[in-house]
Amino acid sequence: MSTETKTALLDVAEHAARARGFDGFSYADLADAVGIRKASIHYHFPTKAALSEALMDRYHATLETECEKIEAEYDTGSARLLALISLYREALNDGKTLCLCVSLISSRESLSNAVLEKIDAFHAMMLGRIQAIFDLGQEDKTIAGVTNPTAEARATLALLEGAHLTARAAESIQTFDAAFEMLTSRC
Amino acid sequence: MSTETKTALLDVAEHAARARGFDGFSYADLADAVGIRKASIHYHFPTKAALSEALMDRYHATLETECEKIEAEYDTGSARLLALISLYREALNDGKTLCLCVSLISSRESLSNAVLEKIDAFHAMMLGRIQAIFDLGQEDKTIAGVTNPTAEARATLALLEGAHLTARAAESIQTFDAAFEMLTSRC
DNA sequence: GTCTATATCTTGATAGAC
DNA sequence: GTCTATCAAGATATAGAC
Repeated sequence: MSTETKTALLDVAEHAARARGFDGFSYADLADAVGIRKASIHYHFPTKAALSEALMDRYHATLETECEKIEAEYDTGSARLLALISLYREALNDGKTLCLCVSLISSRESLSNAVLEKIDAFHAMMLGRIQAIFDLGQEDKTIAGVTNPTAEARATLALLEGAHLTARAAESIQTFDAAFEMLTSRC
Repeated sequence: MSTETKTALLDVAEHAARARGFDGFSYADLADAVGIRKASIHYHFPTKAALSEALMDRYHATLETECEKIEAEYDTGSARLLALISLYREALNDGKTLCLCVSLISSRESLSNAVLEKIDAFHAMMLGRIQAIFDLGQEDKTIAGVTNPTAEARATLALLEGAHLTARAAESIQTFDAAFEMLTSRC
């Protein structure tokens, strides 16, 4: 089935990109992992740029769905914030993979304009969701000391991505947790 | 002179690594920029791994010197913290380059063990310096609300690297400043 | 120290058979 | 949809002349 191979390619490519960066994996790697020849990949994704755009589309949709799940499951600001941190924590895979965005940005000059726009859109989406969490946390008083939800959201997004990076450097989930000690203690 | 070419190569390589990632530049790029043939680069740096190790050594020493300058020039916790943020802000080059560590980590699996150890050492050095700043800021009461300097340091290092990343994504220094609004408002 | 010349491998991508 | 075969370009690296 076409869909199955395509999904398998996206799965393998996402893991490879998050583990080794955009310039760190090749069609040969994907072909080996999925069990087809590398020329066949071009049937599903004519160029590597097209593949990276599909990756960002799926990543954006997945994270958005996860955020919606969090909003459905938890009704306080602090619970939602802790759940979001936990979501990024699990995405680390014990320090072996980065957020897709994080891994792509270092190779910024190798990326297509289309994928750069998708990264911007992803960041805007996440910023909006995080700010809403701080808005709620300020209103329901479950997050201590919130005076500026917009500024908190910008800092938190940078912290989520930066904590992924430092944890990846040390290949240690403890490094991730340590970076969030200040924020979680306010919840 | 040998030293001049070597320094020129390190300068060009550092800029390339920070702008395009470790897998995003080649010896051909360096040769073009410095004005020698790519084979000649191997005289100075036999392998790309050796080059990256030399890059990290120099980067570590440079940042350490900059931190010492900050300690010599400013004597309050808040002033030193603001100066450190300013140091990273300038290193962004208007959103065009990342911290060398940040750009290397995404390509973690392409790196030599030696360079991975140097990244760890760099992070340990920076963590110590940042914690000392929060220690002082707690003591001299110039940074508001410091109760846990160790946790503050871990969060701040992740924030510095993450803010570089989000600012690079948007190619905008304002994104960097926005991520530090919360922290600078405590100074 | 830098050069030319070369070796060897990998890259993303295409053409055309099945 | 997947294959074989092939391509041109680019990568790191080495040998040996100057």
